[in-house]
Formats: sequence, C-alpha cells, structure tokens
Amino acid sequence: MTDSHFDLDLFLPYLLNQAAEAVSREFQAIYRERHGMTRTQWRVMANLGRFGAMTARDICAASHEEKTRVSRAVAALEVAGFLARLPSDRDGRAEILSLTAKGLAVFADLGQQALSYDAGLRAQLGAADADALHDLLLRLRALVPPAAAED
Amino acid sequence: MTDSHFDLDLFLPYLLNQAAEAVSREFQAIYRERHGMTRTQWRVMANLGRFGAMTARDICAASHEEKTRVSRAVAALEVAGFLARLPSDRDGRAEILSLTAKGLAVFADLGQQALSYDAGLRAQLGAADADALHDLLLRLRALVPPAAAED
DNA sequence: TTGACTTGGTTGCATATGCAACTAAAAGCT
DNA sequence: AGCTTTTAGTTGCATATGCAACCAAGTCAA
Repeated sequence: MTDSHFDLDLFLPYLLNQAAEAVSREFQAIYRERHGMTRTQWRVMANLGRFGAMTARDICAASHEEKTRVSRAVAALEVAGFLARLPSDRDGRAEILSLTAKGLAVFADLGQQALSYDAGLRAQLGAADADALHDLLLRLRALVPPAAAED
Repeated sequence: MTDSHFDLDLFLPYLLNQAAEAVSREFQAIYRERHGMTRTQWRVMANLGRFGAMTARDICAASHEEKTRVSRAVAALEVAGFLARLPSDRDGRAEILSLTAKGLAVFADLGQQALSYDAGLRAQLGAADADALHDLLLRLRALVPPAAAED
C-alpha cells in the first residue's frame, strides 16, 4: 500500500476477511453437515465444553459475541437437546447453561475435528509461521475497541 | 493447541474470524455512515475503481465473491447512481459495469479512507509484522480450495 | 440448422444477523 | 420502603446472504 491509488488486494481488512471466510467455509462444513449447527451455535458449544456451566452473559464476554446471537443460538441448541438451562439461584434473571450428555458427545466430536483441522492448517503454514499468525491475530483483535454491543 | 482438550481461543479459524470481524466492524462504519453502503457494495466499487469497467463475472473472479452477492450489490449501486451498466457488444448476456462520476467521487473518498485506515493498522502492528501478516493471509487464502460457488 | 450443454446474471425462499425496543429481576440511592 | 437505573435475556423488524432453480444468450458438435 505504498502508492496513492487504492488496491483492495493490499487492504488488510479485506485480506483478513478473505482468509477468515476461506478457512471458516471449510470448517463450517464439518459442524454443519455432522450436527446441523450454525457457527454461533458451535461457538456456544465450544465455550460450554471448555468452561463448563456458565450463563449466556459469560459466553458473550468470553467469546466477544453479541447477546442476541448467543440468545438465539442457545434457544436452538436447547431445542436440539444439546444444552439445558437451569435457573440461577443467585440471580432470577440469569440462567445457567450446561451441555447435556448429548451435547457433550457432540462437543467431543467437534473438538476433535477442530483440533485436527487446526493442526492441518498449522502444518501447512509451518509451525513457526502459524505461531506468528496466531500472535498477530490476537494483537489485532486487541487493537480494535470492543463492539458497542458489549456494554 | 498442544493438549487434547479443545480451546476455542487457540483455534485459528476462530481467531481469524474474531480479528476479521473486529477490523471490519470499524471500517464498515466508514462506508456505511458516509455512503450507506454494504460490504459487498464497497468491494464492488473498489474493484471497479481499481480496474475500470468490467463485468460482474470479472468482479466475482477478482474478488472471490459469489455471483448472487455481486448481482445484488450491483443492482443496489445502480439504484444509488454509483455505477452504470452497458450491454456488452461481444456477449448479449454480459453487462459492462463502470462507475459513474458520482461513483468515482465516492471511490476516491473511500479509497483515501481505506488507505489511511490500513496505514493506521500497519503502524500499530509495526511495518515488519504487518507485512508478515499480509503475507500469511495471502498464503492462507491460497491454501483453502475456492468456494464451490466459483464454478 | 438443430439440439445438448455451458455460462452471465437474476430471483425465490429460507435462514442468520444487527439493532432497537421490551420484560423482568437486581442494585443503588435516599 | 420507594424510586431510578442497570442488567440478563428475548423479540420484532428490516436486511444481507446462501443455495437452488431459473432465464436467456453462447458454444459446441453432428
């Protein structure tokens, strides 16, 4: 991006999106075909699988997602029988979410898939470059102020 | 991603999306607020601005986008008076798209915004790291097979 | 020329999402 | 206690998108 004329192909936001879309498209096929799940649903599962029972709010905070998205994903996952809600005894508004046995099985499956997909990606990039990328992405995310929806 | 339990925060596709979304959200505010434009619309403009007159098909090929998306973006941009369609004299199906004077002005504006946004991003990452990121993203995009919709 | 297949582009339909408005429970404050 | 302000979640509405089906112009081959 040295010259004064604009070239999309040198534009970081564009490249980021292209790469993200390309990679996501591939992995999406997995959770979609195997469990009829949407990306947000998969993320919710991933959070519950990793951290155990937590509220929708916690998931929003942990995964930088908007509450509407999470709310709908949770509803769908409940219908699918992957998670259960329990009223919180500390806060009458909140609900404690946790994976059902069925949900745990799905998470185990997708977790494995994710690990191997990720490993494949890193192998193709080379370990050192993959780590560098990982690091850069974290820095980028941190650079940008959080979504307004996170208040 | 060394252990066998899956952690979303170490998952490259997830990080890629987070970073892309964070960055896009910011820049989106610009073309959205200034010209009421959607991301695909902005990309179409960017292609036309950079390459001059071309068909929708060419845009799809150049920007790895799906034809439906491009088709609708073109329709909206035409309504907004940013681009014009001319029947191709070589192919009765194709239409040659080009920016109107108004469209060129918008492109000039957004091009500048993009350049400076990109420069800001690169400055925050540091020139060397920014270049490394740029390179990694291109490699990533190339790694993944193109969308099925591109046939 | 005629018929089969490909290709540029559009449209219908179903779904995911953003945003704003809304409900109900908590917290603060006086 | 009584009142205002947050906060956890949900919902309505408008819009963007994916996918498959579709139309019309081209291409190819006999």
